[in-house]
Amino acid sequence: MKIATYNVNGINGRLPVLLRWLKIAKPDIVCLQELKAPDDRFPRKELQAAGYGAAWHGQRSWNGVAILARGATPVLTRRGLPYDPDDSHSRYIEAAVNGILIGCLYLPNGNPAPGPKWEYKLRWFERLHEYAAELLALDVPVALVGDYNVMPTELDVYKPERWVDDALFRPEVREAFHALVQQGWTDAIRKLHPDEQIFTFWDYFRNAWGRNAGLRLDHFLLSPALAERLQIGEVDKQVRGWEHASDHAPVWIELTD
DNA sequence: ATGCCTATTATTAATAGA
Repeated sequence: MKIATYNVNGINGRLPVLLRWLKIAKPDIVCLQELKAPDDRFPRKELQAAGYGAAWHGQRSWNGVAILARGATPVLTRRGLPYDPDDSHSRYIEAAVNGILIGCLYLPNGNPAPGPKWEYKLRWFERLHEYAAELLALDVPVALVGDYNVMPTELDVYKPERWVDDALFRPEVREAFHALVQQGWTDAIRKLHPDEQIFTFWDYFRNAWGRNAGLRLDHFLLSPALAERLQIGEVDKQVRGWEHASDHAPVWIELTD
């Protein structure tokens, strides 16, 4: 089974690129982030025609997450992260697909730090930590997949010293990510490639793609039962070089069936 | 320290992203 994550940066503007990649990569499950579209503008019919059922949690202009399933309809289990009824951002959706519980997330960026956006990111991370522990306690196969907006280590940054004060790399978020993993999750891409510099995002600014000035932001956290099934995983880097590409590239893993 | 580039929304400029 092939599971992918892709921050599309606008589901409608990016639809030709997304459909082109789906046709080539043929993932069984896809977690999408940054739909930047309200629920009634989600391209359900186009994705259905491409062979994918979907569950989505949209929002006008910003955020928005979705789960796609090839030849199936994801069984929605949750929309929105718990423990803050006043959180209006669409950043979490969860569904059961093929016997796996999939949590698709778009963690807040948090810049500028310090400030209210930074505080929101830290609170969101705390809520995720609490909820992730609940998911592990269910003792079912679970994957928490998406754009964490965190580079976990210096190996995940093209030039770490430039990012030390940034909300994506400050010690607090690196520690939060580490503490989350320590609950018993496996960072799948890092597990498969322990010493390799791997990026999933290249800024539109400063010719970042041309200079390979990238960041690793998109992660798969696997529960123990799924970690045992992990076979391979890569970044579909070439997609970042396509016309009208997102600033993120798709990332995927394969599990034994 | 800031803009760079891109997408969205609303209407040609503002906001957010990372």
